[in-house]
Amino acid sequence: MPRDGTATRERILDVAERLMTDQGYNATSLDQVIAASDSSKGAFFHHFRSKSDLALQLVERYVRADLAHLEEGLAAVADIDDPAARAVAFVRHFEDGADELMAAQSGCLYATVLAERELVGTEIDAQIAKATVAWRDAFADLLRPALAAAPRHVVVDAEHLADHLYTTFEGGFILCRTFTDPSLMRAQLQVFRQLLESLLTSGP
Amino acid sequence: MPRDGTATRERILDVAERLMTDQGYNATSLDQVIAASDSSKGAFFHHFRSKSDLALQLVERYVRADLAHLEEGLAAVADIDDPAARAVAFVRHFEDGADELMAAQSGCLYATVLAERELVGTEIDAQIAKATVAWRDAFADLLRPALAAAPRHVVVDAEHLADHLYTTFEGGFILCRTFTDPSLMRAQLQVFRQLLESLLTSGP
DNA sequence: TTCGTAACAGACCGTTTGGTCTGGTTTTAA
DNA sequence: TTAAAACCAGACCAAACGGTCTGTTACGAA
Repeated sequence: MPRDGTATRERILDVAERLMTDQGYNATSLDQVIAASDSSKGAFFHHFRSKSDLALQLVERYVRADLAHLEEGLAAVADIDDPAARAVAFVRHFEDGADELMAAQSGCLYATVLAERELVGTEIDAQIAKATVAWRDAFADLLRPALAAAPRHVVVDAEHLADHLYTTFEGGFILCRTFTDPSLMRAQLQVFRQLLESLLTSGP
Repeated sequence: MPRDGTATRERILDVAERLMTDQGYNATSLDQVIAASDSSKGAFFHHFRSKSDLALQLVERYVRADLAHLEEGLAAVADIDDPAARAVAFVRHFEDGADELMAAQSGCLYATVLAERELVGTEIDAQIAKATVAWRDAFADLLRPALAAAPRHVVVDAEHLADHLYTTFEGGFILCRTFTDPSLMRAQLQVFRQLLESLLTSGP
């Protein structure tokens, strides 16, 4: 076997992810990616069949990292016994990591590729939906016992409430971009955590 | 003064808004806009100096409609005396209009242009920020008395809480696109309304 | 040492892009 | 009636785009 190309491949993926989440999919040209990754046309098309193939491989890698973050969050609250406290702590875990998240990335790759209709209906969609469902299911499992044990009868749908975390993340990214202020992500996650705390712990 | 060209101009704007919110800014070519609006290169560049000028005029028009929706929502709840009930009804107003909104548009123009970094730092940014601040200020004014009169002492920041409506809208759009399900927008606004209701009305 | 193949490098190509330019048409004020 | 100005049509253009192709280099197996 000849020389190892995984380093080049990773470098291209890293650069492409940064550029595309920053500027958008179509706004990022392959020449730009190639130049920024100190690579070449030949190297690029050796590792990727096309630009949309790059997008797919990018999303697959992003999904893996996303699901890892989910597992990390679940593990961090697994030892909390009280259902309500556990669900709230789960959100707080990401609230605490918000600043770090925004320092690492200026947007979400999901929103980036979903903004371009040409990538919809492909394998990319399925990957994003898969990850989003994983978050919904996992968080809903935390929420259901908490909702059942709430001081007052709560009629909120657990899955829609679980989806609201994804909504807060995605909406938070856009809010941050609107005001060029990364700290607003933490603020929005905090608001959601406080709202959830009120729902799950306050009496009638 | 010669013949009236405002009809042509509006047709181009309508088509461009639909195509761009659907596919993205860079993914939408001028030729596509021109063809779909049954226009011509000459007509287009008579009304718009460039593609980015089109984006600016689109956003300006979108902001006007957006602020009109805000005023409409404020007017709808102006006669409600109880602060908490008024704030909740404000959110409910948009919850009720969610299905109609999603039938009219598949995304938000703000998110579309913010996704492309090349338009950031221009007048477009200022327009979007202006509209978003208007929503924040107006909603925060509704929230403050409601928070003060809440049964238990609430420490939630009024402006961040107000921003959460914008967050829910933008995040909701992306959630809808993730699952190709427009009904999720109403579900997310409902979740926010229920959370807010709990915060403002439930006891300690 | 040779040989095969993965890993590149970069010239090249057809198409599409945003934008220009020239010419023609409609409308109203004078 | 006419002149001017707004309105529009479409051929045209240079640049940038995604993608191909030919050639070269590095490295492990034989």
